Amino acid sequence: MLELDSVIHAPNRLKICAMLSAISELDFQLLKAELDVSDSVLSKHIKALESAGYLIAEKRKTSGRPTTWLKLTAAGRKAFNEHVAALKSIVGEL
Amino acid sequence: MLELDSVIHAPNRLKICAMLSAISELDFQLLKAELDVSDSVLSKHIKALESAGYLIAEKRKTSGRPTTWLKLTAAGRKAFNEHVAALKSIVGEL
DNA sequence: GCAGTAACTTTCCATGTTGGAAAGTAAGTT
DNA sequence: AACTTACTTTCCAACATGGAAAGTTACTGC
Repeated sequence: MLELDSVIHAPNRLKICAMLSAISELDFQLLKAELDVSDSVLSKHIKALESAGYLIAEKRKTSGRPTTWLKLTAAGRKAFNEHVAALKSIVGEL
Repeated sequence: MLELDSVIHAPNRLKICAMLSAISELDFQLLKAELDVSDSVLSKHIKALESAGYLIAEKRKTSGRPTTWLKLTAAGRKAFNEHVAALKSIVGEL
């Protein structure tokens, strides 16, 4: 039985995972703009996903301001796919 | 832009809506067994969906114990379909 | 017809989540 | 050295969720 993953189910985290599932790597500012949330809120969602082992944040100090890049881990990708499968099993084909 | 409906998004209510979307009419006891929750919890979720105008509860006093039958309203069906569409737009084809 | 039980409903309470504001930190810019 | 950017953490307030227990209403049995 596929169960919904509460770490992923929260709307904003679902969106983060979906975007990272599609695009592989995104930075903090872009994600913040997409979700339209405050810095603190995004930071906490990222932390929640990191704590679950679903994503990794990497601070790159390329020229200019430091930027935090986010990407799903293999476990995060798997968890997201399973979550989507669980959604499918609940609502039928999406 | 299709938005997630927080009344429907909660796991147990998502399941209730999905079941009622597929089966049209189910009774309290069956739903309670399917969701594996307490009476009070199911009662409150039903109330939340009713308050949103998404479902109607009908108490039938056929022979034997009274049974509460639940079904989605037209608005509930629409909201559920839109919620599923929103999920699709977020995660891609389910 | 009165006790007992089934089928909820409501209240109480404890815990967890979510979100923004504000304060804090670290590093780059001027 | 002061300012700004890019977060992070702390502090709160509000709401969500869940079970237990108590309350209702209506059958059922005797």
